[in-house]
Amino acid sequence: MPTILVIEDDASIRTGVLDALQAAGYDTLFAANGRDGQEVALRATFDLLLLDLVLPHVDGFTILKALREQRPVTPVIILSAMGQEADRVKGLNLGADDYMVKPFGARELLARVNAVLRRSPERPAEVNLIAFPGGEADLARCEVRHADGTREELSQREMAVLQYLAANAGRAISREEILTRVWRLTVSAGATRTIDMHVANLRAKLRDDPTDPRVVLTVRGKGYMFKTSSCHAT
Amino acid sequence: MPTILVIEDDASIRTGVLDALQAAGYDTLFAANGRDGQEVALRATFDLLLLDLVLPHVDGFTILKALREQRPVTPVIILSAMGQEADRVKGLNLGADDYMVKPFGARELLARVNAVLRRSPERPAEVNLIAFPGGEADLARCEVRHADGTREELSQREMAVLQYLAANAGRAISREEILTRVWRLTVSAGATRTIDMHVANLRAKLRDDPTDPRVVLTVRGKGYMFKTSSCHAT
DNA sequence: GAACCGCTTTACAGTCGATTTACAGACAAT
DNA sequence: ATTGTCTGTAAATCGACTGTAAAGCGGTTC
Repeated sequence: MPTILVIEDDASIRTGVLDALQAAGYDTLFAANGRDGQEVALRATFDLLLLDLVLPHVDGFTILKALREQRPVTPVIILSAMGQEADRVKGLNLGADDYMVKPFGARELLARVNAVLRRSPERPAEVNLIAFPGGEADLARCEVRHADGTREELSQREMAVLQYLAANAGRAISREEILTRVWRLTVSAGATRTIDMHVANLRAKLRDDPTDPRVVLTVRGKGYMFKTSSCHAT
Repeated sequence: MPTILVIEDDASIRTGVLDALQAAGYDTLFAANGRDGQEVALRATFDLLLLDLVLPHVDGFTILKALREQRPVTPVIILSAMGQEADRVKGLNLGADDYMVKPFGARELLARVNAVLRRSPERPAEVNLIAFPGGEADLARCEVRHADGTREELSQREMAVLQYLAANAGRAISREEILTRVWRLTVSAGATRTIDMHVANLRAKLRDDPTDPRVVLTVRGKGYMFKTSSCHAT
């Protein structure tokens, strides 16, 4: 059963939510203020975050932003008393998956939780070791190890891009898709060279020659493709 | 850009929504009543459905149910004046991804649309593997694989032409039709040899002898035809 | 607050695919 | 066989796309 983290300072709402989730069979974690919430959100492992925006010490937007840096895909539902459209838009644009205005009933909460979890990818057996000709990338340690024993550190973005490309190895990925999936932005690409820069940096760290790449291939007019080591025609 | 289907009977809301979506760069489809809506929802290809619940002839729940039988994953956002929790729960439990209560602003609509699309799986290409005597073309990898194991890269245009010809295999396609459907131009052909050049390049990469073609046949005075026989679409 | 760090944007040059041009060979009709 | 039309393709041109250096921008560290 999925684990759900609830960050909410109002005790009665918090316990109500936790009760409803537990009754539905979910495992739960919680924090009652922003500071603890951020701590837990960044360290614990969970499948969904229910996040209040107005919290003591650290506000919900800050937590959401921090979480997104580290785990760009974990689903988040914002729970807030602020019903202003501007806040809802802000929350959704920061990468929240849904936004519920208090007060809400237990059944609607469960329905939304189920809806979000239903379409979120299974917690992937997180690929954290990516082999490539000449070495391997260890996402748990944020580093690349080469056959000669040398290492290079990887930044968060670089790892996110590498992970997405590797997860879709053997398929040409458009810059737009990368922006959508990794950055969680919905803009038309072509306006920025950011992705190219990250690929360039990745290639440097993977020791992949851009003029004749063996790991991250350029697909002109489309995007990039992580080369599969053994690709068999079916 | 993703295509969004809007099923909504209130003309002013419908046009408002369509305008907002188009302004954001989405392709749109729409239906103004339940009967048409169900028809379109089951037949057309789209990436997201915005669905009103109260519709003439056939209600939104029925459409949603029918759509889910056929395509369990296509994301759906319900637009409804009914703010009752029971309705929201019912909609979400039927497999909707979100539920917006009218009235809503354009920016919140776009924020929710983006949030839902961000996470939905990419629409798979209609055909990504085209077999022909002697090898196959893999559109996901932008390459041709021959029986002997060698490969050729395909450009975007070449793939577009090949895909269109293969999708209409066995039918002679005029240059004008190719220009219209692939280039999205409405010019009379004959003024350019562009298509011939792309066909020539394709034949070279498919190892198809132009003087005795087995894959892309020349239909004199008409255009070209992809030969049917063993063409697998996946 | 100065230095640093990672991410993003800007700018630009080289590369490569798309298109046009030009022409020779192929085909059909007379 | 002759003629006019249509197709195949080599070569030149054009323009879009990519790689990358360098600068800008927040944010964090010392």
